[in-house]
Amino acid sequence: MRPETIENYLKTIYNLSSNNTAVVSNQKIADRLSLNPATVTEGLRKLHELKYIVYEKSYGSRLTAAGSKLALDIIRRHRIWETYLAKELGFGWDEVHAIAEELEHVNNVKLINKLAAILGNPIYDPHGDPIPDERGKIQKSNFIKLSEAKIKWNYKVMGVTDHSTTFLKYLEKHNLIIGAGINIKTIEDFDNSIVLICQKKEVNISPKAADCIIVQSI
Amino acid sequence: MRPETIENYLKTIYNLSSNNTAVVSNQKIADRLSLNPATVTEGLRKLHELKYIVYEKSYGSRLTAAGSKLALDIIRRHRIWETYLAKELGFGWDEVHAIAEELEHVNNVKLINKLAAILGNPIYDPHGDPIPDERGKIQKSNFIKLSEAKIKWNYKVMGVTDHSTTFLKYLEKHNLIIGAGINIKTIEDFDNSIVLICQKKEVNISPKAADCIIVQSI
DNA sequence: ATTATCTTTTTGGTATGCCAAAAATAATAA
DNA sequence: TTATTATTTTTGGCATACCAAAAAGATAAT
Ligand SMILES: [Mn+2]
Ligand SMILES: [Mn+2]
Ligand SMILES: [Mn+2]
Ligand SMILES: [Mn+2]
Repeated sequence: MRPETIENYLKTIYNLSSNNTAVVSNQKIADRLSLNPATVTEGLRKLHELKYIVYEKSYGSRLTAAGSKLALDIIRRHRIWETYLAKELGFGWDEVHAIAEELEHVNNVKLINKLAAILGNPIYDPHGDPIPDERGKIQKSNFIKLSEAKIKWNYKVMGVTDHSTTFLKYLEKHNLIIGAGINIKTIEDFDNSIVLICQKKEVNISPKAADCIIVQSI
Repeated sequence: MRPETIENYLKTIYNLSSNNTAVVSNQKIADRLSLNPATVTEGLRKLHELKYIVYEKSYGSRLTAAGSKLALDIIRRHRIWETYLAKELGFGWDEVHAIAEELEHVNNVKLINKLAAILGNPIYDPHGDPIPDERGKIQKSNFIKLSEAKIKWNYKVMGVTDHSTTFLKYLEKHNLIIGAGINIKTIEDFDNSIVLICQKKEVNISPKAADCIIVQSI
C-alpha cells in the first residue's frame, strides 16, 4: 500500500473512534474518505495484514499500538501545518485544512519539529483540536458537543469537528470562534435547535451545526 | 496521468534542455527519474497526447508552450520551498532539495506566493538556480561551467547543477559556496582536473565535479 | 419469527504506473 | 559499407487503487 493511502486510513480511523477505544464501521470510513465500501473492505484487510489495525469482518476496526502511533504522527503533522499556515502564513481557519491535507504527507521529522518550535510547541490547532507531541502524547479533553449543552448554562467554544469552509465561515459570521463565551437561552422542543447568546446577539443553531461545535462549561 | 507524474516529467525535461530549445533524449529522462526506458517511452507518448510535449519517436522530446508553463510553475514551487527551508527554517543547502522534491507537488498559488513574499521574492535559490516569477518569467544567465574555465582567470561561484548531499558537503568543506571567489591555478593535462585557489587554499577539483559547478568570470 | 432494510463482502473489471525481455531502430566504429 | 554497440520501442505482465453489481450477513421493524 502507498504510504499516503495508509496514512489517510489510519488518520480517519483514529478520528472516528473519538476516545480511541471504540470500533469504527466500514461505512463511516467510506464516507469520510469518499470511497466505495468495497474499496474500504479491501483496504482494511490489507491494513490488518500490515498489523496497523485489528479488523474483524462484519464488525469493525480499531488501531493497534503500531497503527495508533502512525495515526498520531500524521495527525501531528496535519495539525502543526494547520497552525503554521494560520499563525505564520496568514491563512484563515477555514482555509488551512485543505492545504494541510496534502502537506501532512511530507514525512520529515526535523521539518515538523522546526515548525512546532517556531510556533512555541502549540497544544491546540486552529480548530481547537489537540496536537500530539513528538512521542504521540495527546491532550485528552472532557469537552462536550454544543448539542449536549444544558439550558441557561454558560459555555466557552473550544473547537469544531467539521473543517469545511462553509461551516467555518458560517460560525465566523456569528462570532462563534474559538474562545467565545456563550449562554444557552432556549432549546426548541420540536426540532432541538438551540438559541444562544453570543456577544449580546441571539443566534439560532441547528442540531446539525450544534453537533459540530465543541464547548466547555464555565 | 497523475499530476505528480506529469510534473516530474515536465520538470525533468525542462531541466535537461538547458536553453529550453534542445531536444531531450529518453535515456536522460530515465536516468534522472530512475525509471526503466520502457516506462519513459510510455510516459512521453501520453504527455504528447496531453499536448505538454512534442515527442518524435526515436528522436526526442521538447516542451510545448503549455508544458513549459507547467514546468516553470513546478520549478518555481521547488525553488521557493528550497529557499524558504534554507532561509526561514534553518536547513542546510544540502538538505533542502530532498524535502522540496515532495513539497513542490502541493499546488497552492497563494501558499507559494506568500512564502515568496516573506522571502522578498528572491530570484535565486540556495544552489544559485534562478526562480521563475508567478508568470513563469525566469532569469537567463550567461554563466559557464567550472570545467570550461580558463587558466589564470578569476571567477565567482554562482551555482551548482548537482544537488546531492555528498557533493554539497564536499564543496562546503573546501569553502566552495555560492559567492566564493576563485582563481584557476592550473589545469592538469592528463586528466583535466583543475587546481584552483579559494580563500588562499589550494583545491583540486576533478573534471566530474568541475562539470557541476557554475561560475562567472570577474 | 419473519420480513424488510441496511451494511459488508465477494466477484469481476478498469486505469495507472511500473518493469523485464525481446525486437526494432539509430548511431558509431571498423 | 558493414558490423558492432547503444538506444528506443514493443510486448507481456505485475501491483496498486479504485468501482459497480451481486451475494451474503447483520439489524431493525412488524
Ligand atoms: Mn491527506
Ligand atoms: Mn484541525
Ligand atoms: Mn533542487
Ligand atoms: Mn535548487
